[in-house]
Amino acid sequence: MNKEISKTFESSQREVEIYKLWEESGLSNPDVMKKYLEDEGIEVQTSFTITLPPPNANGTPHLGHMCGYAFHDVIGRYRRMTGHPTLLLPGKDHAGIQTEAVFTKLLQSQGIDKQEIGREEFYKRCYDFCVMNMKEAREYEQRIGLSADFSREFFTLDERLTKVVYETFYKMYEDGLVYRDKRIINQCPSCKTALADIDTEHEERRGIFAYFIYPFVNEEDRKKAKEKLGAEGVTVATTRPETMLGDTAVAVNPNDERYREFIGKKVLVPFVEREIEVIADEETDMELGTGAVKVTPAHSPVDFEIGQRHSLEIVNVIDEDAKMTGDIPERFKGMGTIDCSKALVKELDEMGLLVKIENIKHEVAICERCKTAIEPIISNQWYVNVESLAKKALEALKEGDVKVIPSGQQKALEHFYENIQPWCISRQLWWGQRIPVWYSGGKKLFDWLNENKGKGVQDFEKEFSTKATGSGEIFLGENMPESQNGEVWEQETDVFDTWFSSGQWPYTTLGGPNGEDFKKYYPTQMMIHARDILFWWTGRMLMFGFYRTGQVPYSLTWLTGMILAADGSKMSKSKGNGVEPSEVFDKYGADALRMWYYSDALPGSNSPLREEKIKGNRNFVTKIWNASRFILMNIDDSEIEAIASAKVNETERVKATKAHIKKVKRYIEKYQFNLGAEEIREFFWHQVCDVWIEEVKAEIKEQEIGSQVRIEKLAELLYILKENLKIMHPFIPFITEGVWQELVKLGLAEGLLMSQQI
RNA sequence: GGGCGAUUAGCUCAGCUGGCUAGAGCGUCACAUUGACAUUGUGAAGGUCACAGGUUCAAUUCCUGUAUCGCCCACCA
Repeated sequence: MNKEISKTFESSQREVEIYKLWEESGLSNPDVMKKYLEDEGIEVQTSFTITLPPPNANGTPHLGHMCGYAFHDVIGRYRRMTGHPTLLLPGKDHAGIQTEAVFTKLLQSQGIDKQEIGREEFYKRCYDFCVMNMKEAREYEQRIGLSADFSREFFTLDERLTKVVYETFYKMYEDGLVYRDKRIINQCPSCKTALADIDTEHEERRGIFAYFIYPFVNEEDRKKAKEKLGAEGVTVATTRPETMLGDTAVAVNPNDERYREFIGKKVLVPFVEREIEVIADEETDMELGTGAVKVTPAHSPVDFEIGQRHSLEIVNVIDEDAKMTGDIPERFKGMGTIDCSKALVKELDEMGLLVKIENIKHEVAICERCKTAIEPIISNQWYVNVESLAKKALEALKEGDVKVIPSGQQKALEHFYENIQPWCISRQLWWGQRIPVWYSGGKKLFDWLNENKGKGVQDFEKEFSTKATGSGEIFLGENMPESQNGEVWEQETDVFDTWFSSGQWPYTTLGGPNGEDFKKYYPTQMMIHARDILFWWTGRMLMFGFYRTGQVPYSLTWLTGMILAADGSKMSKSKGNGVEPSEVFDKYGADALRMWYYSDALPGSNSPLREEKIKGNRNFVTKIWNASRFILMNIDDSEIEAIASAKVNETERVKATKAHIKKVKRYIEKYQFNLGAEEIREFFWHQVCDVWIEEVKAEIKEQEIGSQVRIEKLAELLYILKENLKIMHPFIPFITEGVWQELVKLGLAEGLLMSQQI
């Protein structure tokens, strides 16, 4: 009987078909879901929203993405099945610097130089490239079963979204939070852009520690130094000799007996023949090196601070490409920093000023994206003063308005807010949202006036002996303002840091603070994302959320860890130890992968991929299929009607089932998916299958078809099966919906399991 | 240098606000079964819950310290 039920659940094929059913129902759209609930006479609960973390549109999703979606989906499906119109809002991120790097490389491999095709063409092609990737990403998202509302999908470069981001920028400018400043920044010589501190990493690399002498200018001082210090000058030690060309002071600790009498005296920087002063600074470490440190405000963040404290001159000697520049001897100009360092050391040695060179290992700041060593340089950039915003976010954390799971990470976030620095938001890239600013008379004029407070356009004209072409004011807007009296407006070429737009994700995707969706679905309920972007993302979203909407964008951040290779190492393309999600889908199916995530990928901790475990979960999926099939096979066609309409008694088995469901619901509500997953597996497999089905098998063995006992027992078993399918559905939606649809075919169930209520 | 977390079976890990012969999956071993089950079932072996103190009637669970590992932050020339 019922021969039409296939012997196995062909996951790779059936999962796609089942997803189509969900898609056609439109129930992932909360408006549709709300109407469904109303039509069914089910009490409508408050809406539930998660704006899903947008994956980078520059590549294909990996297992880590799938893991995140599995968690989003279990929550989303559960909410939907408990009366909440649920919105899982998907999107894709343009990922500025990273995508620009990836796409530039791709062009290069095709023999195309990005400078040749120009900014506009580059942007257009990169956009197409992203659109292509987005399509593929969407397919993966559907493959894992993500019940997101794709009719609301957003790309971070969508005009509707950009509009809201620009509004934020204008508002911040008016409120005095955004400003242009000349300070030391992290320049990535490879990506050729400024980076925020948070976009850098630190790595131990081999380097040198060179000791050399800055002779005193004054004859008397030289004599004294020879006596006291053993040389005719101050010996300084540095890991970066090339920066000496930009030195404007030598700092010593005021308590350092060795140098006390030399404070205020002048020494001579060789090559550039600059006389610089020995200054006293508390921060100078007497133990390190010689206790005297050369100060290069233009090329070291520490020295920049010292420079600020002592009003030192800033002398730029390294440019954006990490080449030597400025007022230095011709022979060094254009040299790379390392070559220049070697050349200088050699000449210092010849001059008798080199004391020694030590080989050391030290921490170097590197670009988070391309791992190139950072070059600290002075430059004009746009900044956001985030201090007041951070304070609000910190308060919200302390008050418990926002929680982070696992809680240890919450402390890390608090620490981040407590020590937050101005955020550099401009990037010298093409791929991103162009900063909507116009400079009357050019950017150079504006920056010059900004740097030289109190001076006017005439002073600028005098300084550069040119005629200014505008007032030096700026205009904020997307379109060029009208020119008057021949003034020239120069458009800002920089783009926003990616996080400036993704930080606003929870409300930009809902149409901004005035959008229709915003009214219905903001604030959202939670945010699930990878732990490693906690500061970048949740850190920013909380601040922006308060700023634009006056409230938290969501009340819970739930962090996922990383999926590692089986041996515990990081999966990476270069190592070739990566596993493609499609491989897993084809081999074991999405449900098996999901079950593995719930069991193994605990919040905040990394999990090595264990294929045997996924296989074990695939067996569980097969078990569900077969148990269901067995139950259905035992029902004779002539009994269907009676069983479908039979009243199920409150038996021990039914009671236990209800208690089980309650338990699992509690686990889901507490976000303990590992316990929930274990519970459904344990209960269905070892209680329903191993015990109850066996019992019923015996109970109906000798009974005639159509008999009261059979109807009663089979109806009870069917009830238990259906209840189990419902509670398992948020975890493993495909197999459960697949079985449900078999029931529907036989007239034993109705509708989609997806919209059933538990 | 500062902060956070981890240390439980061969492996990967659960164990929420203290009380059980300390659990799961995978692996190992024995037996059973061709059954609804690209298998499944029954059972077994395997842990002084890192170490040392403390609180308690009771500690894997709370506190303190030690060791080892990991992560994050930090300007150490």
